[in-house]
Amino acid sequence: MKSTVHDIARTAGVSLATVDRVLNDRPGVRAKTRERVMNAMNALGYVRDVGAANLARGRRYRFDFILPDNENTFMLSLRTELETAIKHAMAERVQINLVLVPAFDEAALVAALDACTAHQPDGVAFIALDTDPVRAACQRLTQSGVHAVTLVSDLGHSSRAHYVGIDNGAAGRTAARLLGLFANGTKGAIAVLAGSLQVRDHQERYDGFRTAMQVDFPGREILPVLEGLDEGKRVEKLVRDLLAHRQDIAGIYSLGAGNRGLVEALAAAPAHADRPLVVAHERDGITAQALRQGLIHAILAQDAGHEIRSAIRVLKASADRLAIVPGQEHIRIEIFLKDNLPQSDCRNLAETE
Amino acid sequence: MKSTVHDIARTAGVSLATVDRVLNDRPGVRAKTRERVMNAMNALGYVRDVGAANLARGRRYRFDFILPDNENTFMLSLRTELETAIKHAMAERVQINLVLVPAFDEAALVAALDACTAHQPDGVAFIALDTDPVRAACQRLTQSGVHAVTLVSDLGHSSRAHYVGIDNGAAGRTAARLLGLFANGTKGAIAVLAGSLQVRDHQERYDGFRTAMQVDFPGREILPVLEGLDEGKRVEKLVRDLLAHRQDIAGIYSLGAGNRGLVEALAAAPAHADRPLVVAHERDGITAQALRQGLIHAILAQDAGHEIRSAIRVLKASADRLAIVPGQEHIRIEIFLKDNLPQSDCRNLAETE
DNA sequence: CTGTTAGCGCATTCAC
DNA sequence: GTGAATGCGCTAACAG
Repeated sequence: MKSTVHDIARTAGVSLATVDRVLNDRPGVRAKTRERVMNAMNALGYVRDVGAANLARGRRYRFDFILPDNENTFMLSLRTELETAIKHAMAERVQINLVLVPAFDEAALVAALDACTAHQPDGVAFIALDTDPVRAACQRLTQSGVHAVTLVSDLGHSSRAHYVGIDNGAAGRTAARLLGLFANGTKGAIAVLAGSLQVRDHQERYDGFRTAMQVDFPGREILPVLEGLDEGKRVEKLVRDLLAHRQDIAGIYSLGAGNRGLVEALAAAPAHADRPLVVAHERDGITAQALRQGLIHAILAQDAGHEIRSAIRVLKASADRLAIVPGQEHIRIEIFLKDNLPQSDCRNLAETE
Repeated sequence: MKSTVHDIARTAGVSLATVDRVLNDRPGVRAKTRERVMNAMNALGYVRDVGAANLARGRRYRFDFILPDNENTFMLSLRTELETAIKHAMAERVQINLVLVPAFDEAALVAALDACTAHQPDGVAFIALDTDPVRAACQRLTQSGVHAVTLVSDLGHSSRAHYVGIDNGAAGRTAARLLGLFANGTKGAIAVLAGSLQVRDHQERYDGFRTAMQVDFPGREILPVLEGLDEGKRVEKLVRDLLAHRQDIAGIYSLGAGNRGLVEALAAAPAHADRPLVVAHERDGITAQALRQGLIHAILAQDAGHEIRSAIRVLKASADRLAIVPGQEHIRIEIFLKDNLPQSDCRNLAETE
């Protein structure tokens, strides 16, 4: 039950060093000897003490996290969760370096990745822009021996070891079903609001949404996408215009940020009219309150804390060449209705977009 | 950044032993000296290496998990996840003992808790039956110095340190809103299917459901609860009878187990009729497939793996008198539609109830 | 190829 | 009150 390397060495009739060699399969052990040690190991049901091993090894994990300097609530909460994680991580011998880059700036992201390649940490987590230069930079990084994971937005056909984030296509399809079912019995059209279809997450959500809508709720008109560039002001104008020009909007799917504008436009709409059914992304002070007030009817979200912690665990596992627990690292699409909103999110009231 | 007890001892001009005394606030240090050490500590930004500490201390966590010997999929997956966790936990010096007790057997649960009190592990996790004898047994356990957490079903007004599970009231309310919105535009009645209202989770879900339904969708008729005792056969008969006698069932909320029966009854119903909208609890092979086929329209679920891992983390934190990360330990109510069902759940096809 | 030895960072006897 | 010494389970130089 509680056997140590000493026990193995003794029952196998070898020395500690030899046990260590087979344990970390290093060269320099005769096949015969190796086998003897192996037998002793599972005879005693040995499980190595990782803590002691890391202590002796003096191992220190160094990870770089590249995040955009965006000021929207989601990115902010990602940064907040990272700060928290950094503190906890220190006690577990992992050191995390936060690198901020301008948002949506391909050159900056490539430069940051190349800087990591030079810096040679044990691992890197980054929010990808899905372009070839980024793919190439990622390739350089991993080929130099650094483990890389993508966060929130993936990099297709790349050398990243893992993607930490939700399935955006599924999110779009889920939104379609929610809206389709909620709008059951109504006749109006559905409007879609995105930041920009140039961004991969948004594109994937939109594709999923449109496809599912067409398949499962045929006959429901989907209006052309409105691109609000994730800016509250712009989004507000778009929605105001929309609601002013068309009286028959049955539902709205807001798949990007800038929900402040959406909510304000909805609130300004005449109360006696049938309000459109609204599904939006990301839970923050604004969307949560709108959900409570009935301006929004469902929120799809991803848990920033979970994503950060998962990224660290995955990076650590990669560094140690250990397997991960798939169930633990699956990032769920969270669905919030008025009723399952955590009571405790009055804290997040300091939001921007 | 990487200061050790030695550094502190040196800069404070004391010995290791003294540093250790203030670190674990033990007696035998003059206030003056203690202060000097404290100053040195935060001057150097010291963070103690928990791994090394545990190694030196030879600390071993021993936890007991008391689970019912139920054969339904949820309990089974809870056990499976526990087995997995046990393996991983061993490497981190925690030893977990699984204790199976007959389901819904108050005397057995009390006996198991008392056995734990005698056995004196570091912590105990158990699925509570919400009764006074259980409360008293829990009291005895915690008063003997063992940390206790409830799992899945809570014990009201008790001495447990933490509840690891979903908010069942919120789950019920969420189901109400889903069904209410989905059934928008229809006129029929809503049927509710429970295992037994004697069980606390079920009672809470039902209360939440009924209240939310009455408030948010007034005028919608809710039929009296049908109690299927979580047995597939019984549930099937209840639903068959229901659908045969009433043509106007707009929705069904199945808040307990035995969903196999529900699904079979639904599948047997004439396809040309308007199918009722169905919300059920717990994701398993049966409910997932029914969701795909459109017999069920939403599943509310709790993640057994998350619950097990959370329980272990919380128990460990209690044993070390450490704080937990609230966000990490919040068990979410998961909502699955056809579209966000993990592709990978064909594995769970071996289900019973 | 294999064994000896000296720590990693900390907790814990024991002397002083 | 305080300090010096020993060892937890493991790894990593070194010797042989």
